[in-house]
Amino acid sequence: MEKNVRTRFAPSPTGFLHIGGVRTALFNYLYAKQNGGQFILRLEDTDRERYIEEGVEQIVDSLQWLGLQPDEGFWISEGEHQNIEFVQSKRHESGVYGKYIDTLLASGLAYRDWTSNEQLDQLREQAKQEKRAFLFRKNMATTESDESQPHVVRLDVSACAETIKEWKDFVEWDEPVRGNLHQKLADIDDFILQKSDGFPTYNFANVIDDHEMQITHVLRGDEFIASTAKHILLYKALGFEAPQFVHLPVINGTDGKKLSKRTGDTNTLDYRDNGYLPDALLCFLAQLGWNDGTEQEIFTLKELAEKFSLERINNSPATFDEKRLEWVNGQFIRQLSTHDLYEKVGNYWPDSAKDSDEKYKLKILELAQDRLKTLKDLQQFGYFFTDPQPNMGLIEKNKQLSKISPERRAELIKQTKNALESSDFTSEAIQETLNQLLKDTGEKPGILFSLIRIHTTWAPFSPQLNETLALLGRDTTVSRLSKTS
RNA sequence: GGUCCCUUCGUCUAGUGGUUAGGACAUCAGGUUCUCAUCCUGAAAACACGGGUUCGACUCCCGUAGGGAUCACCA
Repeated sequence: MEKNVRTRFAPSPTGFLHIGGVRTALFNYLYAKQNGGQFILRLEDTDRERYIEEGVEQIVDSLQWLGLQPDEGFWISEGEHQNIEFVQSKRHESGVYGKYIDTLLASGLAYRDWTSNEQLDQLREQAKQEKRAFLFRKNMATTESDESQPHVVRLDVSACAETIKEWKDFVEWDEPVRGNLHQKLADIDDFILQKSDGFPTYNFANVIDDHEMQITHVLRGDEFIASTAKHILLYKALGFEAPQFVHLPVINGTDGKKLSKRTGDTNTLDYRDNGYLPDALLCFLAQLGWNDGTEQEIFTLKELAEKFSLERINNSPATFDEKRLEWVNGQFIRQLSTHDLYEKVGNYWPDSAKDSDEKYKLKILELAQDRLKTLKDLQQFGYFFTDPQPNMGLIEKNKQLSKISPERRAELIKQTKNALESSDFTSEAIQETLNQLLKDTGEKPGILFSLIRIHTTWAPFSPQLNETLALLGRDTTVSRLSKTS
């Protein structure tokens, strides 16, 4: 019997949650769900300098919007904020980390160090000059008997190595995709466990919490590979069992380089505001670094949870392609029933739509559904709600229409108006009328239909003409045609 | 610079010694009695390079190059 799977997502409130973080959260969520385990949300806020108040709210809002509901965490569901068991700064206050520091100190696996930042800078500079990596060792430590003076606590790597006979020269571990990874013990720094302000460092708090929260699988970004050996060393030093580590390939920006302001380092909530569906974003993200080996492209969250597997995670970095996200989003929009879509559209309607009734909007949605890439695209359909401003540029830009004299255009519109006035005004009847008009005027559809569309919508494009007119209704159609003739 | 990770169409990827190297996005062309979109059909488009191993390498090994991470009292 496998032990109960417990995964976690542990963001820091130092900025907004971007898609790289979402992908990490998603994989942890999927793996927990797949195994009937728990997905835990922990807040790593030990860095008081970079702490951003809105950061927490932003993380919660993002995960809530995406539907990545944690089973345990500092936020579980609406109204249950700040469950302090999962907030590192609160845990620190209640002495969680201090007692482990004491243990380590007592067993000689850690030591106190009063070295100043200035001294450290000097040592680093020296190492740089000598073209080697800087490693802190116990014999470099500044000792002082006065423990009330600010100082840090460091792990004594050599002492750990001696105590733990398990390894000769390496810290080794296995991952599902990358296989065996290792790091020389001699290359591991005597890293800091407790800062001079008494707070635990990430490296320390992370290990303690993952152990206390009984995390079994840690899925995290690639950038943590380098510190994994430190973590494992710490697990051993404390006599804990280390979790299974799985390092995820990075997601690069649109230019193939690291995510940055210009290339996709976007606040997750911006995707919501720009009309993306959470399931679409998730589906897209899931396939950045993972796929199920079939040719299926569209997955629901549930399907992802069923099919996800650690073994099929890629190990090479992926580039974020917004065009593909748009396509995926369009696919999700098209799969929805018109009614479900209506529910999700919320306030993406143009402002002019606020007085229209649900029935009318549903009809518009029926026509619009196939042409939406994002919910925001609905903004283009303002002409269904208010009379649009004539824009002669549309006619001038039209290759065929621009060749026809204004007099002829006026005549055609008048003729159309007259014919339409006596039409039944169902979309079928309108189509018949239009076809008859084609015969009567001798014009090609490219000219007549374009002309009518432009004069009724003043938009560069619209749904099929007969459907559009039917929805607009006879009165509106005729009145718009009258105005311009 | 040390250590570590990565390398299939422009992009996401399939592929685990023998394939016409497959799919999707994007692009281009055509079709769906007008536009835009949807949908359909088609085209162009890739194994970073060099050595091995092998009857045979995209697949295994070793180099090279390129990209990335890390080397914080940040996470």
